[in-house]
Amino acid sequence: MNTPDSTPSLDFIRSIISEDLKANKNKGQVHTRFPPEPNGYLHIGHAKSICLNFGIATEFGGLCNLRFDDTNPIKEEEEFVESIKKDVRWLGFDWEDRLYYASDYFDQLYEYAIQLIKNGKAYVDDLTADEIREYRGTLTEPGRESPYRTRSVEENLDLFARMRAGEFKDGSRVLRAKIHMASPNLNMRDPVLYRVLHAAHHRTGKKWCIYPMYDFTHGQSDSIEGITHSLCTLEFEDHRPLYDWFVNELKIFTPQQIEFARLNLSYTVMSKRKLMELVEGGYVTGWDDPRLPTISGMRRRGYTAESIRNFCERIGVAKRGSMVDMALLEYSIREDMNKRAQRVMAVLRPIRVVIDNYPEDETEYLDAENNPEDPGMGSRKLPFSRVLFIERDDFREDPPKKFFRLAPGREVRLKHAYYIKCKGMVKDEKTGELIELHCTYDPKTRGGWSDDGRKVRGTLHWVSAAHSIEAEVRLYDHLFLKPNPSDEKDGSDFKDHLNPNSLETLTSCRVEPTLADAAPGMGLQFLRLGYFCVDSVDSSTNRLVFNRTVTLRDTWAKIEKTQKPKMPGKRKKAV
RNA sequence: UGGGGUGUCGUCAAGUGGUAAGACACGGGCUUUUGGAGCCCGCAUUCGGAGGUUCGAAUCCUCCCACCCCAGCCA
Repeated sequence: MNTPDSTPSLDFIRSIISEDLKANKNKGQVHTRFPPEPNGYLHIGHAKSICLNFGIATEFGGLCNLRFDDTNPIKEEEEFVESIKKDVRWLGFDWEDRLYYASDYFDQLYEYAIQLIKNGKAYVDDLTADEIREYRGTLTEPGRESPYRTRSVEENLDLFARMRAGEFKDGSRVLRAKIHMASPNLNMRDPVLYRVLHAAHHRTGKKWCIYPMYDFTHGQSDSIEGITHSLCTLEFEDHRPLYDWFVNELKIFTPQQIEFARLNLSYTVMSKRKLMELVEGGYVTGWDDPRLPTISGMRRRGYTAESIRNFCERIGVAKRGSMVDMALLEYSIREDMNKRAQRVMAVLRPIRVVIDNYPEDETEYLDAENNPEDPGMGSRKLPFSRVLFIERDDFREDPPKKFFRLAPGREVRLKHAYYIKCKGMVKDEKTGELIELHCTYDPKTRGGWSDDGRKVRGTLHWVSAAHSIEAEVRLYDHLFLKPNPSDEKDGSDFKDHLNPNSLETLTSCRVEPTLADAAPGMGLQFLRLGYFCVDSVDSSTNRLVFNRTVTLRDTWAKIEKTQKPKMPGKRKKAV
């Protein structure tokens, strides 16, 4: 439209902030925060929020805090705060000295509560949880006032002090705000501010036996820290009036809460409850299972922080509930790895190839570039000898149309090596199973070049049998078969849609010798196959284990899929 | 038949009265010692629907429809 292409459009949050800055709101300061509850591991949805909050701070010359929203001691653990800090740092963000905890504000929050009581805006309620629910009314009916709502300030002060002193049992009394029991917004029907909870907190220990609720904590914490823009997800839209009510009643600095849509990704689940169910039910191996959308799982899978940041930038920020295509995430990691990953030879499902006209005891070393996208990455030497392994899938006794890999009588190029021609097959007499191939090589094609104008369509990866190393390779695929497994409207459970083949483990793979000392976590491209990384948990020099991060784009697979199956008994694509 | 939100290409997403950006996906071509990468081209006469205002509407008005969130002493 009439947008000058020199000014990239801002998302709605950045637009608001931009306007605020122009109006000199908050004296031109921008201060955000990422406020996780330490009750689980971070996932890609959190990454969106992290990139948003830290990104905005950087772009507008502001600051971003890391704050743990730790007001519910029975769900929170130190283990989670450590993993969260690790993940945020790994993603490339720095909160410097601004690490805070909502529990740092417990004393202040308690004072705020007293202030509200003194102003007649809060009262101690003796109703049970069930009664409170009953009195709250429903979506279409107004609520009723609690009989304890009219207690005197003195009595409320006394009772609240005794709540804190530990005189009352869990659940026996709560402190409530006195707002409006007939409000159409349920959050305003005298919300609970404090509950009695005789539980040790991971940071404050046994100092408290009453704990503030989220609504009574979040806005005030933002206010205390001078947060100018408090970014949260859509489900808190209904809480905004309450958020504002507290800071207004307390007459403290008022941050602006802005809500955006949380991330949904196809073929996976994002809710903490579902993730927990998968981990605890043993459907995956742990929170860092490479199939999970957790930051730790993705890191182990081989995703780079940069690729995740790029992804978060690409998906944008808006208020529309959406489902982002997993293909975009995969694009982001391919794009990043294409630039940085060293290319290596790895044969996942090996078939022996004997080069009949190659000398028995000879080994020669061939030059192989490490990355065609980046000559600066140099080259390495690859051993070549009489007996090789190539990919089983790269040979077809009866090749379909457009298949230009190896077949009887056909010639292909071995990457960085020679042209070879298939002269014969050896099969198991009983089963008819292919055991090895016999080929001849053309010595004049060393390096993979021919000067006689001969055209070879296929180029295969390979390893020298005697020099290659055995490795285990884990092939990961989508965790779910359905794009939206969380859609349970048809009565199904999300676990019904788990992909039974989300992990295939190959144990007799052969990789080139340079991989002998590959460092844990290192990302590589297995030529023609995909991007892989050395598993950071199970791999060692004695037992190499690789995880497939993502496949390469596979045009041939697409062609083959659209071809009519011409023969029965055609080899099915491995699952 | 309460309140709060959202509806623009298969998926995200710009656009804020001047005549539908971009990305992924998809299709085609070129190129290529990865059927990778790269490059080029194509891909919404139309913006949930129906009316209306206007010279002109995805943008304004009216009505309707669909979907999401809220009845924790969770966050």
